Amino acid sequence: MVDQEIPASRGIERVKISDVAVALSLTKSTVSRALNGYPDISKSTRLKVRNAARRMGYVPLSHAQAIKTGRVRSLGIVWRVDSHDGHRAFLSDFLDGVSRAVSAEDWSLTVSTADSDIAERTTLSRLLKERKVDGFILPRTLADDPRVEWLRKEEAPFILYGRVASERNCSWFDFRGEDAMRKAVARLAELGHKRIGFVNGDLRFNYALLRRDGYFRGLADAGIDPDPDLVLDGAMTRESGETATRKLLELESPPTGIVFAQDMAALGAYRAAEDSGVSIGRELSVIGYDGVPEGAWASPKLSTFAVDSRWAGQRLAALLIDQIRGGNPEDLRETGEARFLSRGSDRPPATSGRNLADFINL
Amino acid sequence: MVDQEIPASRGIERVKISDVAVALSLTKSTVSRALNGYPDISKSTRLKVRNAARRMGYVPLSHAQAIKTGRVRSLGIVWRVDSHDGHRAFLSDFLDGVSRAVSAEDWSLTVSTADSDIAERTTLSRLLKERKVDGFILPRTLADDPRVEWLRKEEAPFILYGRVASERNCSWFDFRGEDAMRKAVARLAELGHKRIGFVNGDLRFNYALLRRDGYFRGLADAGIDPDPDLVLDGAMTRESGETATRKLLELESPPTGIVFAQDMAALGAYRAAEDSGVSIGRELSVIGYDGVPEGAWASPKLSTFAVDSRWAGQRLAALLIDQIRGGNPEDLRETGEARFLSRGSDRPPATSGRNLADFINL
DNA sequence: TCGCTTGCCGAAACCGGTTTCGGAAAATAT
DNA sequence: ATATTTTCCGAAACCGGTTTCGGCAAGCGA
Repeated sequence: MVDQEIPASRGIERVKISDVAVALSLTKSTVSRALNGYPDISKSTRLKVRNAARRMGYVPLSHAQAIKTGRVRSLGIVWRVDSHDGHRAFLSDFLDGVSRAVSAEDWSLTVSTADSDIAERTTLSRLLKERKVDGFILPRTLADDPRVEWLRKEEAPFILYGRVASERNCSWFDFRGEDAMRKAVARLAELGHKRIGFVNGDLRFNYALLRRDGYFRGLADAGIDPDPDLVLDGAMTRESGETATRKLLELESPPTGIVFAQDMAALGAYRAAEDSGVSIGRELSVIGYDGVPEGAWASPKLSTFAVDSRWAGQRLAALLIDQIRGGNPEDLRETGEARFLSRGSDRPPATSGRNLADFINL
Repeated sequence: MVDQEIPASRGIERVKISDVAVALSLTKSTVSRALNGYPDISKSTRLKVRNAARRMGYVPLSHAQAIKTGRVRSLGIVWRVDSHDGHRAFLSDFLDGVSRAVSAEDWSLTVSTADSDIAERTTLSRLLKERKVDGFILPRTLADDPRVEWLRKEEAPFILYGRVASERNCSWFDFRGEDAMRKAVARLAELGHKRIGFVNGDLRFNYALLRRDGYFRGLADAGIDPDPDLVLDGAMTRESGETATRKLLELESPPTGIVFAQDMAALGAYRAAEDSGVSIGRELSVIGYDGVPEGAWASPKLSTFAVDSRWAGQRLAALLIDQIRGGNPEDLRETGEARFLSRGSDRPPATSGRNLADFINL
């Protein structure tokens, strides 16, 4: 009486495939094949089934499908939170891009974080073993990335955000940062700079190697001899960018312009410059890379090569889904171009003898 | 010959529960119950099974479990990307917190983005219908949040990041922003400020209502009569914070201190102040809320009430998992305290007649 | 010693889909 | 008209787990 069993009514009962089947006097196998577009179902019944399914609000349980198909229709990302590089600022846009592409195919996105290599490996392994995902998007590609070999061994589909040396059997999307660096140098050279410094990120990352090449090619294009004193690396934060800039400014013959592989480091230059009494734009030109929003709030605004993280996420997800569906990994590679935003931090050098009119026109 | 069928060897065959069973000369039902801690399995066989499972590297497929249990061991978050409030900066930390709590229980996290109310609703619905998740974490709680009623109707577990008016049957985690605002006012009053402004966020969000209350309580505590001219709302970005500050500074009797409900708005004040020729700290005190990293790079550094987003994510996930496991939603509520970071932007008013020594000691 | 729990495990059903296989009816060829 | 193919769908197995049910053996009390 009192303990009367409530029929666990979980609200309105979910409509399952057999409900659709009986409503149409068909078997569930027919309904399944109709919904999945099998060719051995007549056009008329296919339409009937699809209409009925929509009317009745039938949506297959993804895990019930997965048990037979082996696919959960889900991509995985393990996001590194141990290094505070500028990429954190783009997480929102990046995930938005991935989410869009993934939703468009009725897939989903599983996100996890890791603060070390082993934590990342553990998480990748767990997601794979439990089969929570069908494949991975790998951010922060290293020059020689151990994840690549491991995932190959596990036969798990993956795609890199960034390129990698060992190209075999790999998909990727990347922005051509090397082109941007080359253009940045060209830009400064064009403005009249002769001593152009370069503050790079951590050389373990492949993009740092690429961007360094771009810098040197830019110098070569402009006919400027490279000076090793003007090249530093390992600066991915404001703090380290500030330190690097300070070092460059303390040289006997300091650069009049600096190209930064990352905006956050470039923003660190602002404080270093302020402390040294040199004004950004006027006495020291700065060009960054990334397009972080804070750049627009520095004064002068930071000139930079902006990257479209949303687009990156979108392409990575789309390419990975293609791969999981059977596409050849090596055909699934794309690159994109960073867009130059000329704002206030790149100008002719103070010593160039140009006059005010030049500033305005540039 | 040529077309010889490759046995689709997907590498090393996955070890499944039946493999463990035959290895131990048991049935898979026994293995299953042993692994899941059923009481009708003897301690000795439970240990034997668990050891064998670990040795053999057996990990159950989550979707195979889900088909019978109805649980996929996954939480969902739909992240709004249409409003550029300061919360974007915390996404990385927030997700890290959620991910940690979720991984600790061997669950996972499904993330999606939405740029409108209907997109959000559509996504929630899809994730729920396909049963990609067992419950939702809802960020950005509105004062009267339609998601609450809808999810109740769908009988889907959820937890709010933020509190809500209609409390019935709801779990939440939130920081007590109202306490912070109250303390911020107290702090400025203590420093000698008499005219203290308040720049709030969008009043559709519940936190804005709470923080407004906190502001007024702070004034009451200090015995200061509230002046409606000093209270503005709708400022969640640098731009709008700048505009709001400009308005306040243009008053006949402008405030000497302003409390901001969000750091990003407070940072906008810096530019407004610069343009108006007043110096932050010296002539205009500013206290923010959130603890965005950029605050440490403003000059003077922004004094603010910092929120631990990682902790929020961690608690939200843990509480939601408890709820899904049968916990009573109304017992699963927690709040946290924002931590005051006294940096450079709050000082005695220039007109207060205090001397330099005061500045140093404060 | 007998009857009755209790502890412990096997057998089998079940979850909600997908996929294979085979066969009846219809269409086409002979 | 018969043989043969094609079209289309039903029956049933299957995916890899979980859970219910029942029964054997050991333990217990009388």
